Amino acid sequence: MPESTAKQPSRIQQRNRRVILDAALEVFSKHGYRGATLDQIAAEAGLSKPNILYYFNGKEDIHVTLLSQLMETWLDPLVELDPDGDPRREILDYVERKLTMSRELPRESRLFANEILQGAPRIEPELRRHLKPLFDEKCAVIAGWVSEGKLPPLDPQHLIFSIWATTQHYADFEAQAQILLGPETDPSPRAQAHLQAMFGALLDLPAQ
Amino acid sequence: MPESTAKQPSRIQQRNRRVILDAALEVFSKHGYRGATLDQIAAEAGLSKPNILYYFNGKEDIHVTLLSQLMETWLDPLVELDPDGDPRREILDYVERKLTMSRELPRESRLFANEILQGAPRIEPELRRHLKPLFDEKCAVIAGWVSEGKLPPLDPQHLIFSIWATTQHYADFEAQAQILLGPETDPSPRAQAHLQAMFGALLDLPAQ
DNA sequence: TTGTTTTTTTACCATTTGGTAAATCCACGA
DNA sequence: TCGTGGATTTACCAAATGGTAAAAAAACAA
Repeated sequence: MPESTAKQPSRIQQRNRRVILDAALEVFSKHGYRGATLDQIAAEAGLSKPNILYYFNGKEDIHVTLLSQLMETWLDPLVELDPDGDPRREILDYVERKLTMSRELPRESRLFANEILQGAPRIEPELRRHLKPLFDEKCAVIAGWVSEGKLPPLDPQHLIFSIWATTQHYADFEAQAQILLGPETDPSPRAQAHLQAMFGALLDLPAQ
Repeated sequence: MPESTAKQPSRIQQRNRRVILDAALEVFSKHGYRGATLDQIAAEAGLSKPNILYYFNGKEDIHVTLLSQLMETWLDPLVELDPDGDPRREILDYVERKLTMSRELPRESRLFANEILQGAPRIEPELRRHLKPLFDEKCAVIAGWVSEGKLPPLDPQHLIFSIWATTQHYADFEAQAQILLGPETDPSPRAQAHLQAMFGALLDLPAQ
């Protein structure tokens, strides 16, 4: 068994862990935690089920590993929001980065949405440890901009919620969007224009 | 077995079907389709598993019945959007109705979100039959308002997506909001204020 | 009350599923 | 080449789960 204390995971271990996690992302994001089976993940990875359990301690271990690895990527666009930048530019750029991430990493978005929908049973500690402090920090930054008069009066917490909701919507509710817009069209360009207009309008409101 | 062709379902049948559907809503919305078990639903309903299968043809039958019944309620706020009303007032009222629904029917919102996340395998026909025509109709109404100069140039489809995303977010991502805002506070009043400000700003943009 | 229909329970079953033990295979360094 | 440890497969298992058959109980009409 590959020990967690082992200094150097072998070439094979690195590759197979990566293959398994990618397969698991595919399956978990499509069917949710309970809906996914080890057999599906094994098939997707091109490995046998016992072989998968050779690399991970169980189904939950795979899931938690995925979520933990995802967390960093997921928070990255918000980390980049620069307190010293131009407030309006910073927020609109953040919207754009989030929308891009939603388009390029839809499986990750759905994995995350699934977990939160179920009440975040497995990722809650990570959220408290990483998301909460970052959220509070960036809310304070935005609140600072507001009190400096650089932004109109707005609610930082709910502004961020709205950015998350609108951008992730395109990944999480893709099935609905495809039914309503047709499967051919890529909604991204118009989504981008709409969101820039909407959040731009909010940020351009007259100061209090 | 209760026949679908039976003219009058008995008192007991009406009551038990209602009890079962309510229990199923509780369980399905919390765990998703695969994550829910008939035993959980039976326990929640206070009935035995075989008794539940006396009233429904199977797990999927319960789920589809729930989704079908939900569809009408779900579309209602959009149905009420009045083509002859004041555009700005109509849309902002729609936002408010959707947010209220998200607060009062969070289980329904999560049931719906779960289904869409999985690719809408069981509700897709309903969406094409009921949601799509309504969506197209109301998009045309909004587009009409825009071309009449009653609204600034905006994208009706993506405006509606944004309304759905932001309002349903409070039900679907409640677990995350509780972690970030604390479990005590009801986010609704501030959410309401924020969304009215945001969509109000978009609708108040100077005409083209 | 009695006979009939509806409702509920008891006792199962087959399949799925997460997981394990042990044998086998294989890469690789001495 | 050979031996050793890591990697993989084969053959399972126990529990969970959706579902069924048939008997028992309850409700109801006469």
